[in-house]
Amino acid sequence: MDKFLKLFDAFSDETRLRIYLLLAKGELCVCELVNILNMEQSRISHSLRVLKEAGLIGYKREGKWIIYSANPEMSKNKIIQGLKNELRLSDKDLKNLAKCKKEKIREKCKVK
Amino acid sequence: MDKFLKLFDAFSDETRLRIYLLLAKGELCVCELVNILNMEQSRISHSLRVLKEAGLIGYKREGKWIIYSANPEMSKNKIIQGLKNELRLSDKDLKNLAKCKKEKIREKCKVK
DNA sequence: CAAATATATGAATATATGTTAATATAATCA
DNA sequence: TGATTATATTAACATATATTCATATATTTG
Repeated sequence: MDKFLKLFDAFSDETRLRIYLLLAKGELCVCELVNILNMEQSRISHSLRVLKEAGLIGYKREGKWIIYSANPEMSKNKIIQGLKNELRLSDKDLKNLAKCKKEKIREKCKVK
Repeated sequence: MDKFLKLFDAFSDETRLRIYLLLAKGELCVCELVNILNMEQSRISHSLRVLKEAGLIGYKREGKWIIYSANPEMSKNKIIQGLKNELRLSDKDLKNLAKCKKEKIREKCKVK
């Protein structure tokens, strides 16, 4: 039960839901998320922490960067499959994601 | 998006999640829920309100009672199907539900 | 090694939320 | 009609939460 409460709680915030849907499309570092969502870095970090603690995402360090990704175990969960089935990223977020990749933000990003 | 945030928010609380799962098994009046969950009536009413505003449940008046039920439209939602697939009521809640029905609590219940 | 970069964490704050107690409303019953 | 029952609503309060600012940590780069 508690696992589900944490899951629902994590998804009850727009920022976190958008981050999760972005990560569900592919791994991203924090500065890419900052760039795509145009939000403060600490806000992204705090959001990532909640998603992490709900078991929804994981991360790995890669040099200077920390790369986040959707937890594949959780992706099997029927609720999450349902979510991805029912809700897609906004056009704006998709556009920003594409732009971020095209412009290789990860290499040139200067947060703050 | 907003619809989903409300849905997740409604399910991020244990009381509300239990109420929803109970209603998903069949309609219940408030005093039955009070009896099954053994909680204050106003707490149940407040919880029902949130579920109602998220569009997850509906109600009808039947004499003295107000009968709540899961919204069938929403039940088609893949997230909710996933939820029901992944999470079942606790044995305790199921037992109390059965007891409530067997003892015909609705007719004899005196809430405070 | 010092400066720069990427990210996390902690403190502060304003706001939201869940619970309870008290009260209001609406229907029934005697 | 007055009392009782079922439910909703309101107010109060303590707690939780999201956001921001400031700072800490870890890695790279020159």
